[in-house]
Amino acid sequence: MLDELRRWEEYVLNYWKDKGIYEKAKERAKGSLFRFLDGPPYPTGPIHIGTSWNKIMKDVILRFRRMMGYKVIDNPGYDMHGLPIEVQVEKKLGFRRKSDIMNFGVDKFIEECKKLAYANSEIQTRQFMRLGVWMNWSRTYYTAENSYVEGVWWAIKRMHELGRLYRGWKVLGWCARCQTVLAQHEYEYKIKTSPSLYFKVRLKDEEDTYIIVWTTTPWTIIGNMAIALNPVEDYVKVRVGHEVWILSKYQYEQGLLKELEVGEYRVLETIKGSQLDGVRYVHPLLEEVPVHKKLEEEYQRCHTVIMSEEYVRVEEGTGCLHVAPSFGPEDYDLGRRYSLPMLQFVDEEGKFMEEGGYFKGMITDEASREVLRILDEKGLLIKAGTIQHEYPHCWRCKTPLIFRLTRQWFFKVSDLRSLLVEEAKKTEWVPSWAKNMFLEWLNNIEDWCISRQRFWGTPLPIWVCEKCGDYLVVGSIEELEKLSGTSITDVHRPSIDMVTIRCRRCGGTMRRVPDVIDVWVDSGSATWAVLPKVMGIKDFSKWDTLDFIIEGKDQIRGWFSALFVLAVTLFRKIPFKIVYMHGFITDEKGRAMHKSLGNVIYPEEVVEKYCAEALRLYQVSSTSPGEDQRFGFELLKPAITSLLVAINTYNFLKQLSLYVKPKAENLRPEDRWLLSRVNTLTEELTSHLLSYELPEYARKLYEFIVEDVSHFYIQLIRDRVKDVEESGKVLHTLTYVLEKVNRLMAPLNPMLAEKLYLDVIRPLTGDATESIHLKEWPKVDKELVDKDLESLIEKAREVIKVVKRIRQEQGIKIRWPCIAVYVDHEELKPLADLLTRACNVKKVYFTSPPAAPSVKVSETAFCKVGLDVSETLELRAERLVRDLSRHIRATRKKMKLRPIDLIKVVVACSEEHEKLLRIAMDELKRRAGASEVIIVRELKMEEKSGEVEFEGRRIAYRVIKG
RNA sequence: GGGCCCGUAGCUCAGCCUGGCAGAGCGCUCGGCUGAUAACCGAGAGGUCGGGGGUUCAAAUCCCCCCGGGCCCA
Repeated sequence: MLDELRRWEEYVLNYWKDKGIYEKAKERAKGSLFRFLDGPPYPTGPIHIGTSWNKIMKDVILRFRRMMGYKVIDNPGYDMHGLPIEVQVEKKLGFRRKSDIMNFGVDKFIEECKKLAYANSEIQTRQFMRLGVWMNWSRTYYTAENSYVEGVWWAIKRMHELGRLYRGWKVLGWCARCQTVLAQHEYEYKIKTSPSLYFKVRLKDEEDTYIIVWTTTPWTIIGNMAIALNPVEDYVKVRVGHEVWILSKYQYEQGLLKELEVGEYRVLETIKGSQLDGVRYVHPLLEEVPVHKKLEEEYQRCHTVIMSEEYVRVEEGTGCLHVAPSFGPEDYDLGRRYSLPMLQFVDEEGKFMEEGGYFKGMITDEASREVLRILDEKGLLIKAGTIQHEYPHCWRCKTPLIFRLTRQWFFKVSDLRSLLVEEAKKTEWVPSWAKNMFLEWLNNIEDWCISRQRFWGTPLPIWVCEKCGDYLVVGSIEELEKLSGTSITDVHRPSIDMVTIRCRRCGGTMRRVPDVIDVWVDSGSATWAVLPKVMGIKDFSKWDTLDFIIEGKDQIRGWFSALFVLAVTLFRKIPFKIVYMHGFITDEKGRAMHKSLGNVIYPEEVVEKYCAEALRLYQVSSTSPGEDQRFGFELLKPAITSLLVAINTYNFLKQLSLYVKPKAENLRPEDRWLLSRVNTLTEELTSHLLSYELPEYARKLYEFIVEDVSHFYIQLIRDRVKDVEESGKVLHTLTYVLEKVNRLMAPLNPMLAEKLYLDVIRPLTGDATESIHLKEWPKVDKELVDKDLESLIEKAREVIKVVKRIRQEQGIKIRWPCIAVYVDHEELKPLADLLTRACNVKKVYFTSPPAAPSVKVSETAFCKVGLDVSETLELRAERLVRDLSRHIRATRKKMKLRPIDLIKVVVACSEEHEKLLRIAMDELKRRAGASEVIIVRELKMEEKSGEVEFEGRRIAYRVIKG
C-alpha cells in the first residue's frame, strides 16, 4: 500500500506539472495579498529533516491561504553566500587555511563556491518539490544575484547616509582558521576544556606581597596591562609562608586557599578594593616580553591595579581580574578608561607577532603551554588544572574563537535597543513566549560588525582613497559604473576588487575595502532585496511589512533579528507582523542529529522507505510550536495508519457509489450528526489555521476521519447500505462529508487529497474543476450544525461502549443479537433505532434495567445500562446465521466474487442446527448472497470451503459459484 | 550568573492559559469485530503528573523554592 501511495504522489506531482495546476491556482486568487517570505536556507547539501519540516509547515499555511483566495507571495530563496558555502568548498578541495585559497586563486575559489551553491540549490529545490511544496520555483531568489546584491548595497549606503555606518577598533571573536572576525550572532557556545590557572603577581613597592589572579587563557597574560579589583568589595591580605597574598574576602571564605593547598595561612588584614587603586606590580613575563618595559614607562597606569565595579565580581576567580585590553571586550573597555596600551600581539592566524618577544611565531595554544612552564619556573604558578566551560566557537567550522583587537566596519545599532524593543512589541509570535526571547535578544544587541575577511560574499561597497583616506559608499551597480567608468557584469570578488574610483577630494585612487559583508546582512535585507524578483519593483524603498514568516528558534538571533534590526534602523518600520517559531529536530531519544552519532535521517530516505505524505502528516501534527521534534521511522507509523484509514474511507465511498443513487431526504440521526460534525470541524480547523495552530489542525482533521467517519459512522451504517433507500442516504451523507474533508486536508496532504479528489470525489460530484487545489476553502453550512445532536450522539457512544463491555464479560459476541437493552436515560429516545443497531438488540427500553437474573447491568457516567442476555430459539437461529454467513462472505471474497454475484451454498450440520437454519433460512440467503442453500449431514474434506464452530460443534460449508 | 522551554503510562505526546473523576497513539497480554480497512473495537497490565512547600472545599493545572534535561545569552 505504501508503494502505491508513493506512486500516487509521483503521479500527482506530474499531473500538477502537466496541467499547470500551480499556475492556475495563482491565477484563481482574487483577494488581498498575503505577504510571506521564505527564510532562505543555505544550499550546503541535500535538505535535512529540519529543512523539510520548515518547508512543509510553510506549504500548509500558504496552501490554506491560497484556498482562502489570497494572492500569496510565495517565492522561495537560497542564502548563497558566506562561510557555510566557503567551508564546504574548502573541505571539498582539502584546504586547511586561508592561504590555501590564495594559492589556489581567489577567482577559481569563488567559481567553486558559486557552482556549489547553485548546484545544491537545484538539488534542494527538487527535494522540496518532491515533498509537494508549492512555491514559485521559477522565480526563486538567490542572494548572490546582482539584483539582490544591489538591495544589500542599497541598505549599506542608506545606513551610511543615516550616519550609522562606521569603522572602528574593537575586540571581537576571531576565527583563526577562517581568519575572519565574527559577530555576536555567529558565536556558537559549546563546552570546551580550558586550562584553569592560578598565579601570583608581585607588587613592586611592597615586599613579598602578591595579588592572586585566575585565568583560563594563559596566553593572554602576554598582553596583560593591568589588574582590576572591585573598589567596593572586601579583600584580604593573607600571610602564606613568608609571603603576603591578596584575594577577595569572598573567595577566601569559600576556602579557595585550602583548595590551592598552600599549607598554613592566616588573615592579616581586610581592606576595600579601592585601597589598592594605583598600586604597581611587576608583569610576570617582563623578561620574556621586553615590550612591556617600554610600555610601563610610557603609560602611567600600565601594570597597576585599576578599579571596576562593573566587570569585577568577587564570586569569580580570585576577585582580581587580569586585564589584557587587546584580548577581551571588557578588558578593552577598561583599557580605554585607563588609557592602557592597546598593543596587538596576535596576527590573523592567531600567531604571536614581533611584540610577543619570546613567544613570537607561536599559536595561542602553544603560547599557553609555554606561559605555564615559565610561570612555574619563576615560582609564580600556584595551581594549574583544567576547567570545562561554555566557550564561543566559529558557527561554521567549530574552531574555538580567540578575542582579538581588530579594525572593522559596523552598523551603529546598540543605541537603538529601546526603540527595537518597543517596535518588536508590535509583532506577534507563535508560541507567544518566543516573543520574550526575541525582546531579550534585542535588548542586549551590540553594534553589528558587518565586515568579514573572506571571499564568497556580497562585497562591501566601500571605496577608500589610498592617498587621503576619504571613503565612499556605493549603493548600486549603475552608480559604481558611473563613478568608475567601468562596466560591471559580476559584482563578486575578485573582479570587483579591480574597480577603482578617482577620489573627489584629492584625485587619488580609491580602492574597495577588501572585505565582504556578513552573510546575515544579505538575508536580513530580503524584505526589500527580493522586490525586483518577486514584485518586479526596482525601487527598494517600496517594500511592505510581511504578514507572516516561519523559521526555527536559531533565527531569533539570526534571520528574525537581522530582518528586524535592518528594517527598524533604516525605516522605523517593522519587517513582519506574525512569526511562527519552530524548534529543532532530534532523534527519537532527543539527541541532536549528528553524522558522528550516525542518527541523521534525510527526508529523501523517508520518502523512499515510506512516503512524503506520512512525513508531512507527522511533521505537522506531532510537535507544538517552539518545541523540538523527535524523529525516527518508528514514530511515523501512526501517521501512516491514519493515511491508510483515510484512503479506505474514500474507497468505501467509491464502492458504495457504484451501486447506489444518492438520496437526501429523511436522513437518519447519524447522517445528520455526521453532516453537523464536519461543519463543526470546518469551523474549528479554519480557526486553528488562522491562528497558526498547525498541530491542532492536523490532529483534529485525522481524528475526525479515523474516529468519527471510519470507526463510528461506517461501522454503524453497515447494515443500512444493504437497503436501497438507506444506502442512498448514506451515499448522500458520505459524499457531502468526504468532499468537505477532501478540501480540509488539501493543505496538509496535497498529493493524497488530489488523488482522492480525482479518483473518488470528482467523478462522484461531476465537478469539472481540474484539481482540489483550485477549489476554495470550505465554508460552514450553519443550517447543518446541530450541537444538541452532536452531544446526544456522544452519549449514545458511551452507552454502546458499555453494552460492548457487558457482552465481553458475558462472552456474547457483538455479532450475536440479544433480546433487549435497557437505558435509564429518556433523552436518548430519538436514537432508539441507532442504539438497536449499534448494540445489536431487538429492542431498546428507556427505563431502569429490571432486576432479573438474565439482565446484566453496568453504567455510564450519566445512566444505567442493562443487557438482557437470555436466549430463545429465534435468537440462536439468527446467531448461527450470522456466524455462518460471516464465514461464507469471507470465502466469497477470497473467490473474488462481487457482492451482487449469487452463489449456492451446501451446509453440513447436525439435525438440531438444521432446525435453526430452517427458521432463519431467508436471512441466511440474504446475508450470504445465496440463491439456494442445501443442508446435508456431511461434506467430504475436499468439498469444504470452510468451517464454523457454533455451540461447540463444527459446521462445514461449501460455496458454489452461480 | 541571567532568559526561555521541557519534565504526565515502557515509548511519543495531549491536558495546564480559564482549577472539578489523569487522557490519546504506539508497544505488551487477553478477548472480540470485519464483504472499505495492510485496519479496527473492548478489557487488562503499566502513573508518587520530576521533588518539596503554599493558595483553595478542590491543584497535573495557580504561586514560591529545589532537582534534572534542552536552547539561547553572559
